[in-house]
Amino acid sequence: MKLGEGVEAAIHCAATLASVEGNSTMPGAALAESFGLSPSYLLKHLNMLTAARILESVPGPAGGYRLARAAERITLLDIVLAIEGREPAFRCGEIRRNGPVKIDASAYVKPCGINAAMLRAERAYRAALAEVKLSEIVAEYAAEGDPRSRAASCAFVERHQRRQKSGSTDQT
Amino acid sequence: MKLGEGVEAAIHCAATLASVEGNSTMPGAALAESFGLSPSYLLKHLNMLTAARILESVPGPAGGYRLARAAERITLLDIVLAIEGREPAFRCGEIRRNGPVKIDASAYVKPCGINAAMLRAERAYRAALAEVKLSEIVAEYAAEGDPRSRAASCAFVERHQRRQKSGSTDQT
DNA sequence: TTATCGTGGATAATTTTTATCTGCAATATG
DNA sequence: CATATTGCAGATAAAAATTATCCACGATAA
Repeated sequence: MKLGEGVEAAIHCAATLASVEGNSTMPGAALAESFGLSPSYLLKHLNMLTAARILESVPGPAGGYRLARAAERITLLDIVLAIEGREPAFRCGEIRRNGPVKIDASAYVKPCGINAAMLRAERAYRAALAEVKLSEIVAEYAAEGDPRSRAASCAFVERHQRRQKSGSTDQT
Repeated sequence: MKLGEGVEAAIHCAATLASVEGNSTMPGAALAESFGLSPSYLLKHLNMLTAARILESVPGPAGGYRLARAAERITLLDIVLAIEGREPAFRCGEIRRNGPVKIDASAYVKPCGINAAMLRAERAYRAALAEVKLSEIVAEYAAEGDPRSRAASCAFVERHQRRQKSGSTDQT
């Protein structure tokens, strides 16, 4: 069981974007630089966040990304599912059926108990992630993060955020 | 997030081995045939289960695998960890540090909140798996599985299990 | 008009997973 | 004791997923 690197990047980017003011945006290149990631690859992940309506993108100079809704309404689960996909980690291949003795398919209509147990565990995992709001992550960092690191983050945001002439102010 | 195919195979094999009598064993080749899996690859997984002390192996003709302890004392978590490894799915790469602005390492002594939240979710996942005993999986199948499928499984076990002359009867 | 930015597709490099094969040690059986 | 059967370890290879790069395109602020 393994989560792709993209998840960590996506969460950090979302957390950073939670700190930009109003409807300002931040370019993907700046986010990539901020974390020392390859820009072209990070854009793929940012695209997935956009497709999942977690981020909004604005083209053009002064364009970039911003949160599509308030950080209180974004959970870690939203982000993880957007990057890793919604399929469960355990996929029942129904290997019971692959034996030498062929049995009618009607014998396998009930879902196998193993599958059920694995999916239950995964629901617990997702439930735990769904309880963590992006705003909490940011708040915790603001409260307990090292001052030097925090100052650097703030400066970075200040330097790269771009105010919008007119944008959707739908911080619903 | 993805679990390897080996997990499903391993659980099914363990469940099958839970049905062999006493200290009898069943060869890996038979287990592979029973699920239509490649024998040489399945052996890798069975080896991991053996290394994790979930299975015991007996060499020689009449040899094979058996549970290393009672099915009541084996959980799905035991098996998943044996196959997938004990490392958490989320690994914090500390990408905060990789930005253009270098900050002293002492600024990052506190574990990042994102990491903490992800690990908490994974603990919930593992806790859920730890609650499911192999014996429950087997019992549920015996109680609710399709009779035809069950009969085939029983016949298969009966045909391939091999009684041991003398073996550890440590079904602790 | 120009420079900046996101988008999408094609492509490639890298790593992980899955799979196979071979020689070796252990051990019931006769 | 010889033989056949089994598990084990290591090398190797095939396949798939992940990670990464590049380029042509449309949008837009200045």
